Amino acid sequence: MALTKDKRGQFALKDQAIARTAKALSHPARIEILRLLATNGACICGEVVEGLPYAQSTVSQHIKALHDADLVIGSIEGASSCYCVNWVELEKFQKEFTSLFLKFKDQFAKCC
Amino acid sequence: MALTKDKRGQFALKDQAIARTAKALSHPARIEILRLLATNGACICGEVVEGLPYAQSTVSQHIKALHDADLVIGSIEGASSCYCVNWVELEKFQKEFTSLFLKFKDQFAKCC
DNA sequence: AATTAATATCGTATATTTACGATATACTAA
DNA sequence: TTAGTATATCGTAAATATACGATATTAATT
Repeated sequence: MALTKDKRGQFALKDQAIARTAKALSHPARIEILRLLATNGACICGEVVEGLPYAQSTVSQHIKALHDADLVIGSIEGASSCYCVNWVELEKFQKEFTSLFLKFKDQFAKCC
Repeated sequence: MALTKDKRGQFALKDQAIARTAKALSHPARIEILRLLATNGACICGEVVEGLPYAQSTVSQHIKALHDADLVIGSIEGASSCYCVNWVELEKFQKEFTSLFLKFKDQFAKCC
């Protein structure tokens, strides 16, 4: 980013939030992790590693990214761990994005 | 990525598509560009540059990212250009993500 | 207490993204 | 034809993401 500051902070908080969540969703491995957590009724741990074509450390890193974005909740619990999809946060994104999209769609008649 | 290949190609095409679109949406400047295009009834050009805290080349780069992801259509037209939101593609993402989200939500009862 | 198992974190290399200024391109206007 | 304007692309530096192996951590088991 050059000499060079990240200017993300200059945008509306809502846009920052949408972008932040979209970023967490921007790798297919993380989509797959969410699906694994959901279809297993959540609360998985090392099964995620077996379900993905990555080393354990890489999977842990991807889970951390989802956790940092609040799309996954839970943490270590003894020798294993307990994670699950934070559907409240996912729903927030889904609704905010849908409402943004609907605004875009309203403008379509004037489009090129 | 190490020695080290990008393994994105190993995932389901639908997941790759969701991740790809999410990536295009993962910077607030690009959300703002979509909003500017939409609220101006699309077909803008250099107004986008004035609406953003970036150099012209940077804005052009962000528009290209949106264009590559098919979220924006149009191109140069004489001295200026004509871009607009591709709401068909946006709608596809919105629907696919919503359906994914609904599946996640169904599993919530079993969650931790 | 020592071993095992599950997970996170560290260190690292490489790839990609972000941002800029400079330049190229291509149309418009003079 | 020349000058001006709008936009894209190039070159580049710095930041961030991706992926791995090695190691640390912590609880359960022996």
